[in-house]
Amino acid sequence: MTNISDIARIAGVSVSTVSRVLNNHKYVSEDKRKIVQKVIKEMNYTPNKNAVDLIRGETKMIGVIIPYNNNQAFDQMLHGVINKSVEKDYSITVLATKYSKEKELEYLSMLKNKWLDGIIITSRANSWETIIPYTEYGSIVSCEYTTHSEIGCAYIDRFSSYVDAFQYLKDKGHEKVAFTTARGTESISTEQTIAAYKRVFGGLPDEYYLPNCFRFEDGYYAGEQLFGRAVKTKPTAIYANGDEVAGGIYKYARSKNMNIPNDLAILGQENQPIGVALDLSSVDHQLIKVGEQAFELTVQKSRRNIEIPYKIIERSSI
Amino acid sequence: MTNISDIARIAGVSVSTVSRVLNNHKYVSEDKRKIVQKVIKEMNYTPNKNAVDLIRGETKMIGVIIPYNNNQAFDQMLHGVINKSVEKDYSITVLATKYSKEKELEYLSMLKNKWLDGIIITSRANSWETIIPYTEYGSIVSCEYTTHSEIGCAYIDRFSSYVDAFQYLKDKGHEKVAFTTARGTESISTEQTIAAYKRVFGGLPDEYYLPNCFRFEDGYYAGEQLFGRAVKTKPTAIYANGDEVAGGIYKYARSKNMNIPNDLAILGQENQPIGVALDLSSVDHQLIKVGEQAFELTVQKSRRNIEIPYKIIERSSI
DNA sequence: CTGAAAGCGCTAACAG
DNA sequence: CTGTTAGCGCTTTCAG
Repeated sequence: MTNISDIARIAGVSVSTVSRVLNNHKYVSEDKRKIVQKVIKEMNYTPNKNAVDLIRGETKMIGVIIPYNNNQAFDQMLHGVINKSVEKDYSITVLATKYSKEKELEYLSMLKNKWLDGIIITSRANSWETIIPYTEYGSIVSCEYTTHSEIGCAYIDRFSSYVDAFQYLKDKGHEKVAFTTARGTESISTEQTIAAYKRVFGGLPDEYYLPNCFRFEDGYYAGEQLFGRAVKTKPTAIYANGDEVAGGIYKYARSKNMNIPNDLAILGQENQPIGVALDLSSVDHQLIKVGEQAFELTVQKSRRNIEIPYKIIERSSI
Repeated sequence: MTNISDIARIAGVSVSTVSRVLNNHKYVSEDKRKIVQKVIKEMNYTPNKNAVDLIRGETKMIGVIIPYNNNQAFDQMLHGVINKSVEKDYSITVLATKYSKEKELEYLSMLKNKWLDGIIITSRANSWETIIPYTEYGSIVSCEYTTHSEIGCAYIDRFSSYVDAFQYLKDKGHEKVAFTTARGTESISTEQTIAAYKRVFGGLPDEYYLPNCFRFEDGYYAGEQLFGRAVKTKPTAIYANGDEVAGGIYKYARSKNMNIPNDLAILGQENQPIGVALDLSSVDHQLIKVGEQAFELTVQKSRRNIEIPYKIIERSSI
C-alpha cells in the first residue's frame, strides 16, 4: 500500500506539498505540482479515505433507515435518495431495521462514531424523544412529518391524502369501504388512515380494517378475509396501502368472478407498474421525490419541513 | 466528542486498558474492566469508526455495483445482499454506475483507498481485464459467470436458461418467437440470448430482436413495434427480459384485443408480482439467492463459482 | 495484568 | 511557495 509519504519521497517534496496538490490548494509551484501528479499516476496512488475522514471528521456518507428492504414504498424513497447521491458524490448506506428499536439505535450511533454524516429515516421504530439526542452528532431528516425543530423532513400530508382518497371513494357512491394498512395501530400512518376514515365515514366497522398487508399475497388474503368469511355487509370499495396489495385484492376478486369496479372498486397507492398493468386507480405519493428532497435536506443540514404533493390517478378500477 | 483517552483518564487507567475492554481482550482485571465499562456508559462513549478502520485496515463495508437503481432485477440482487448483511453485521453501500466505465472504476478504487472491504458486481461496464487488477485491494465477486480465477461468482447459467426458455416455447408449438433484452449486443446477457435463440430456432430475423427494454413502458412500446409496424410475419410468442416488460407487452396486446396466449404467448422473467397479477409464465432466476450467495462469497473472500438454479413457472400466458 | 509509546495515513497550522 | 511538526482516535507491540 503506497501512501502519501512514499509519494513525497519519490517526488522529492514534502508530504504537505503532496497533500496540497491532492486537495487542489493554490500556492504550489507548477513544477512541483506536475512532478507530484506524475508520481501519483505512476504509483497508481489513491489517498486512504479512512485517514482523510478521520482528520476531516466527515465521511460524505449518508445512511437510509428502512424497516424492510423489500417493500416497494421504502424502495422508492431509497431510489430517490440514491438518484441524488450519485450527482452529489455522496455514498448511501442501506440500514434495514425490521422495526427493531435496538437495531435502529445502533444505526443512529453511527452518527456518533463518525461513520455517517447524516441519516434519513423513512420510517422509525423509536420515539422522537429517543432519536433527537442523536441530532447532536449529525443531520437527521425524516420522511414523515414532524414538528420537532431538530429534525428536517420531506413529507407527504398523509392525513389529507387519506381523507381525499376516502372522500373520492365516497363521492363515487361508495359507503361501504374497507382498507388495508401495513402495520397496526403502532404505526402513525395507520392511525392517520383510521382517523381519516372516521372523518369521512363516521364510524369504522372493525371488519373493514385489515392490517399487516405488505405484498401481493397479503392483498389476496385480505380479499379472502373480506369476502370469504363472515363479514356482515360486504364492502363495495377498498383502499389498499400500495398497488401490489391492490393487485392481490384484484386477483382475488377476479378469481371469484367479481367485476371491477362494479362489484368492487379498488384504489391503490404509489402508482406502480402492477397498477398500470391492472389499470388500477392509485394515489401517487411521489415517494421518489420524497427521497430526493430528504437527501437534499440531509446534505444541507437543513431542518426545514418540505411537503411533497400527492395526486390521485384515475383509472378504470373505480 | 469524548475519545478513548478521556475515558482512560476518567477511569484512571491507560488507553490500552480501555482498548482492551473495548475489544474484549482477556488479561484485564475484573475491577478495571468494571470501572472502564461504567465510565464508557456514563460518558455515552462510542469508538470512532474511522480511527478503528484506519488502524485495522478494514471497514466491514461492502459495495454493490448496480447499473441502475430502479431496475427490478438489480434490486432483487441488492435485496439478497442486504438480507445477509444484516445478520453478519456488515454495511452495504449502493454504487450506481449507469454503465459508465469511469464511474465504475471510481467505485472500484474505493477498494484501493480502503473504504470498502469488498465489491459485488451485479453487472459491469468495464472488461474483466481492467477490473482484475483491483482484486489486489479487496475481494471482488461477480453475479455473472466468469472463469477468471481472481473473481468469485454466484451466477445463473444464463445460456442454458435461455435455451430452455426458447425450447419450451418451441415445444409449445411456437416457431415465430420474438424477444426483448435490456441492453444491446455490448451486453453478454444479450449475446447469450441471441446465441440461445439461434441454437433453438436456427436463424434470427432482425425484427424479432428488441433491445433497450427495461420497464413496463418499454414492453408496451415493444408490442407496438412488433404489431403496429411493418413486421412481415407476426410472432406468436415473445420472451421478455423481465416480468415488468412482459406486463407492458401484455397490456399492449390486450389493448389490441389480442387473446393471451392464443394470439400471443408471453414468457417473462424473475417471477415478480406483476407477473403473478397478470398470470404470466416466468422463468425465475432466483436473483435474491444470487445476491445472498454473492454476499457470502465476498465476506469469505472466496473465489468459488456457485451456480444458482433457475426454474420455469408455468402460468396461463403460454 | 498494565502502561508507554509507536504508529495507521493524512491534514493543517506554523515558521520560514 | 515549501517543509516541519503536531495531531485525528485508536490498536498493538514491548517492557515491565
